[in-house]
Amino acid sequence: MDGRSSRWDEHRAQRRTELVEATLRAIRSRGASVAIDDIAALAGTSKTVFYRHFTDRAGLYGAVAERVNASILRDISRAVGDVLALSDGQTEPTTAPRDVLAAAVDAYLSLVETDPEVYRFIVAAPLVPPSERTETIDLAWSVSQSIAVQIGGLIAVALGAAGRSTDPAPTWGHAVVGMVRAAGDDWLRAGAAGSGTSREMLKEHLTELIWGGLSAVFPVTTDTDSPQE
Amino acid sequence: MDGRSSRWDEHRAQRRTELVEATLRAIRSRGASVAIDDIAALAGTSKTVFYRHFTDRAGLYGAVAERVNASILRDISRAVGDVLALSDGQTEPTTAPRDVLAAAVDAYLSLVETDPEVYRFIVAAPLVPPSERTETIDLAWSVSQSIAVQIGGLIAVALGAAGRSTDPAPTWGHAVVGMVRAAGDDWLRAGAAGSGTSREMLKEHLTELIWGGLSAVFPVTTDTDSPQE
DNA sequence: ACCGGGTACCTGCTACCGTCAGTACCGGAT
DNA sequence: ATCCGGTACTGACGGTAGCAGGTACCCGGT
Repeated sequence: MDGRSSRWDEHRAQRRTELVEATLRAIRSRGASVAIDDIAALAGTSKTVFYRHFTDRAGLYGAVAERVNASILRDISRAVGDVLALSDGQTEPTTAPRDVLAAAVDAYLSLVETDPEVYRFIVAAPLVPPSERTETIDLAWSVSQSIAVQIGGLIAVALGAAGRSTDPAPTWGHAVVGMVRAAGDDWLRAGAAGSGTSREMLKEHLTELIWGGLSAVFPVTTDTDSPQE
Repeated sequence: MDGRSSRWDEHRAQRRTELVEATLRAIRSRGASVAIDDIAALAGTSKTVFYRHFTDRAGLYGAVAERVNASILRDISRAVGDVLALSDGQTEPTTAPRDVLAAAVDAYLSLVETDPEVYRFIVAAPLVPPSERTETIDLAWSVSQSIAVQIGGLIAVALGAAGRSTDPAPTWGHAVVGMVRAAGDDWLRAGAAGSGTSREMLKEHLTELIWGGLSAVFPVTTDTDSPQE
């Protein structure tokens, strides 16, 4: 390797994160549909700089997603850690997984509440024309994606421990985050905290559903029921 | 109303549905990110016509969503009807709600499988800048949205019948379709049928999760929980 | 050893292209 | 007189070209 090129590596990485950070600020102040020109202007530079660091808008999206991704995963694992520490050696060890779930859900909702525009940006994955759809690279993208994989991993472990097939694990991972995401999206659309539903309540409802499923709702008692009205 | 303008009403409605239909064809053949020019060209007309019938791209999106929406709701209720008819006076009436759920999930997945580009189009809601975000009108949009409301209604009924609070119903409605949607999205991304996961299997996994929740997975020592499988 | 030119990469800028959403306007039908 | 439909435009935005600097590294001549 030539020293003339490796010299820039550190600077490059630093600048890249600066630009991502500036993009986040721009998204916050101008909304999720900011133009790159605007982002650059707010970053005090020009569009070309961005295109030098990220191949295109999708690339920038990917970088931002990665950043938010890391941040939210950190939040989640911290929340989970807190819960575990709290319930450590406590009265009711069986509730721990449920509380962990609740903490994770809450951490996700926290992003929606405190940074709605960034959330919107992240959630609106760019729509690529079929001609340039590549089989690769898109794995790292998308916050939901990577959280889902993590959760899927946890579920696989639990399923294995319970002596059951781990087949459904990946699907369930996606399903669980999709659940929270959909509820979060609607919450955001309705105005989040200003909509009459508190984050606390939402967390509670979601946890209950994910944990217990719908079976608890439908009375298993008689043959007279049919949910159609 | 003037007869000279009401005269066109019928023609207008008909043309509108024609245009929506043509849009669907265009989406199928050119992908979810078709330009309106292309849609018009494939429809054998020009862009102006579209803008006379739909205020803007979002309006067209809305109309298409409405159309797909109706279609999928019809599919779902037909599937549900089939299941109910089948289990009518059958041995195990208590499983009906679960089967109904499975049928609904399958109907949704069917759209993903048979019409992936249309699905992509529908699912990629346009990203509106904050300045022109209106508190109104967006309710009818988005297939997920309206399915969620339906499901939420059903859940509310069930909750009421079980003597429980109906507060979580709307959230659960969104959560349930979000679940299916997320799993469906990932399935689509992975290549749907060609990904090693069959629609049948996906349906089974999802139904199981929605119905039973995660509690069954984690080994529990207290006795208040439903048995696993 | 050191000095200077070439090199490899950065930065900022202006100007441009292509695409595409959305509009103005005109001509034609009834 | 009023709606239809088409052509031709505007404007915004993603993305590129190409220029003029600037700075650290490489290397060969002295």
